[in-house]
Amino acid sequence: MTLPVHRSLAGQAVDALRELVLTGEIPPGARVNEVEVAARLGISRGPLREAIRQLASENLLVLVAHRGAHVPAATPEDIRALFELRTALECAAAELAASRRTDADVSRLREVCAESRRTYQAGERFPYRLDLAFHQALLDAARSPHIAEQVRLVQQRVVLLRSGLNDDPPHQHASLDDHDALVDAVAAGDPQRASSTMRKHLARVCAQMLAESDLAESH
Amino acid sequence: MTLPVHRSLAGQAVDALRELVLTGEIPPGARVNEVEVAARLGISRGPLREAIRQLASENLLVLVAHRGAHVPAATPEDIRALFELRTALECAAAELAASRRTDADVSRLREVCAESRRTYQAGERFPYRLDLAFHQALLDAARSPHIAEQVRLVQQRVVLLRSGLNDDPPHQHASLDDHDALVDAVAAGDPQRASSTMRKHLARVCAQMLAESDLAESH
DNA sequence: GAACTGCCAACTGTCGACAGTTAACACCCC
DNA sequence: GGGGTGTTAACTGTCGACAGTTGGCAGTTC
Repeated sequence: MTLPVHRSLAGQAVDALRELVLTGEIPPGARVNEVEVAARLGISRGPLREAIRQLASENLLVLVAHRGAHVPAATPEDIRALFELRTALECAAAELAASRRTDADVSRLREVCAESRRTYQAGERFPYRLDLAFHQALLDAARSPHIAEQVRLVQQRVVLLRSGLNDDPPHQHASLDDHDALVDAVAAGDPQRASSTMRKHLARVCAQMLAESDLAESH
Repeated sequence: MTLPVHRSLAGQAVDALRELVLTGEIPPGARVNEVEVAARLGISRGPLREAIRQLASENLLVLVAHRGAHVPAATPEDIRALFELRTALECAAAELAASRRTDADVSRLREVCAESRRTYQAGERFPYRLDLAFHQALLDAARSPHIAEQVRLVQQRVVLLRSGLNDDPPHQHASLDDHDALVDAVAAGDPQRASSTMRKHLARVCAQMLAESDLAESH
C-alpha cells in the first residue's frame, strides 16, 4: 500500500508544528510567529494558519485575538484535571480490553512489559517510548476507536507537560509493576480489576508529575 | 464585562458552519463547497478553510485530499463506538459529581428534572434542549473542565447523529426516570451508584438510537 | 522624575488571484 | 453499442499583498 505522494502542505505543517511543540523546540509560554515558522517550514502563512487552528483545537496551542498562538504553560490544577480525563478514558479502555482481549493482545502486552523490564534492568531508564507502546497495546486490545483517538490526544498533552521533567528510577520501578499487574488483570478477563489497577497506576503517575513540576518550579 | 466587538471571521465561521452542520442544513454525506459557503457567510475562503480544519478535528467534518470536506454519515458501528466514549466520559463525570456536588448543584439538577417532567406531562415531547441542560448541570457539578469539554464535543457528534431521528414517548419516559435516579445518586453522594446509573441510562439511549437508525435505514 | 500622548514597527487578519488536481462529459475507436 | 481516451469545467491548494490592530518607544508636559 502506497500512501499518497502529495500530502497537503497544511497536513505536513500540522505534523511539523506538532513536533516542534512536543519536542519543546517551541517551549511552553512561547509565541508562534507566523512568518517566522512559515519560512522555517518553507511554506506560506495560509497552510500554516490552518495547521495552527487544528493544533489549537487539540489544545497544543492557545489562540489570542490579534496576538497569535502560543504554547500553553500548565498549572498543577491543569495537570490534575487533565489526569481526571485521562483516568476516565484509560480506565474504560482497560475494562474493554479485559472483556475483548485475544491471546495475541495478551502476548503483545507481555512482550512490551518484558522489553521495558529488560531495558530498565540494563541500568538505563526505560524510555518513555515503551510506556507509550504499552498504553497503545492496551488500546488496541480495547477495540474502541473513538476512545483510542481521545487517549492519543490526551497523551499528547501529557507529553507536552512532561517536557523538562525527568522520571526518577523508583517511580519507573513502580510503573513497571503497575503494567504487569494490568496485563494480569486483562489476561484474566477481569474488567473491574483492570479498571481499578489502571486508576491506581494513573494516580501514581499524576502524583509523580505534580511532585516533579513543584520541584521544577522552585529550582 | 464586554466581549470584544471584533471576533475574527474565522471564529465566526466556526460557529456558523457548526450550526449549518448540526441543524442538518448541510446534511450527512453532503460536501462543503468552499466558494459557495464562503459567499453564503460573506467571507473569503481563507478564514473558512481555517474553520473547516477546526471542525474536522472536532469530527464534525471529514477531509479528503483534493475533494474537500463533507459531513460524515454514521454507521451503527460508529454509534456504538461513540457511545463507548460517551459512557466512559459521563460515568466518570457522574462519579465526580457525586463526590463534589454542593446543595446548589443538587437544586439545579432537580430543577431541570422538574421542568423536563412538566413539559413531558403537558403532552408535548420534552425538548432535547432540556436533556442537554441536565447533562450540562451534571458536568458543572463534576467540576472537571477537561472532561466537560470532551463531553461537549461528543454530545455535538451525538446531535449530528440524531439529525433526522425522533424520540418516541416511551423512551422519553424512561429517560426522565433515569435522570431522577441519577440526581438521587448524586445527592446521596454515592459515586458508584451514580456511575452505574449513568451507564444504564446511556446504554438505553444508545439502544434507542440504534433502533431508530435501523428504522430510518429501511424506510 | 513620573505619567501621559503620539508615533512606529511588527504581526495578525483577510482577500483576490493563480496553479494543480479531480471528475464528468463528449468523442472516437473497435 | 460498449469501452477507452482526450478535454474541459469546477473545485481545492497555495501564495503574495494589503489592511487593521497591538505593544513598545520616544518625546513632551507637569
